[in-house]
Amino acid sequence: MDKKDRAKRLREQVTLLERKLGMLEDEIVDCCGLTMAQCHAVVELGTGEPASLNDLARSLNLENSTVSRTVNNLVNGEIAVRAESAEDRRYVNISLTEKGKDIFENIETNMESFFDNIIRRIPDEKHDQVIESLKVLLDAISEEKCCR
Amino acid sequence: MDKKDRAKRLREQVTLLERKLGMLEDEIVDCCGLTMAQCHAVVELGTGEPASLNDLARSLNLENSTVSRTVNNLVNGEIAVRAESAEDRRYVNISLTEKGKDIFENIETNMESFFDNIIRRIPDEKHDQVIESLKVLLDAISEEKCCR
DNA sequence: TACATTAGTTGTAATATGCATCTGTAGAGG
DNA sequence: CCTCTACAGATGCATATTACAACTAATGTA
Repeated sequence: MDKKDRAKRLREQVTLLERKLGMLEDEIVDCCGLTMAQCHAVVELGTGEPASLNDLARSLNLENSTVSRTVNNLVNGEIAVRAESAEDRRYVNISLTEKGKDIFENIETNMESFFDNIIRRIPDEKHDQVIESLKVLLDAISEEKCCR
Repeated sequence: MDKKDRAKRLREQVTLLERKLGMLEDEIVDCCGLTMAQCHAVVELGTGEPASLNDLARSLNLENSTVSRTVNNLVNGEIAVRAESAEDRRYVNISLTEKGKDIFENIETNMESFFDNIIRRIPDEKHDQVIESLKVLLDAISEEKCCR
């Protein structure tokens, strides 16, 4: 098998994985009652320190206007709160409410058990190989642009 | 390292890969002038036989109303055409125009060279391992739901 | 022939998103 | 101290994506 064939098979697998991950996102949206953007924001807020709007926009890779509205929705749903920063009143500190933290914990628990189950479905002797391969693939992809 | 740790590391890698693939999609949208839905539709139409609307909806995992409008856009852009089926006039055969085929070929060329480059960045002796690992992962994920 | 089924389209509405613009705050130079 | 600039965030506006429901047209069936 030459490199062309390998590239082709790699592409097939990545495409399939992409599709599957997309379907999982749809599932998440259906079952956890948040849109995907909101879900990402909650995970971001739950994992890190209270974030500014621009921080959040950067980590979500979205416009701050978009994120501002996403945060509006979270605030309306009593999932997050905005607080004016004491040091610099231009900044807003966004953090999760108790309800938001519960949702975050719930998402985390779900994701953990999801990946626990996946690991359980992979033969023990392949665990390291799979994890390392993903890392190798990521390193290779990271440096590449798909459109020159 | 126990299974919990492995699951965690697997999750990290998959999350990173997901994010990277998302960024690639944004790149594609920016550079090829089609929305992602349109791009998927073009690839689907380019790869297979002329498809009916429902075929296309099924393979794109979208509502047929959504796909109908996506096809409208492709038709307006002279990328695809609708043709009434001769056997059963309820059906529409959707196919690519010459322009659409050119776009398809261009996407294919881009994707091929993208994956060729990735393979080139991965050490030769890891090629089989990476491809097989993706397959193993996919098999494991396929049977799993993320929300019980 | 009348009724049910199927393929596709269109009306409506929710959501997401970006660009441009606006407001308020902070910092820098004179 | 005042003014000008830069920055954080919010909002107006325009558009795109998508789903659900209702509709039209064609086909199959009892």
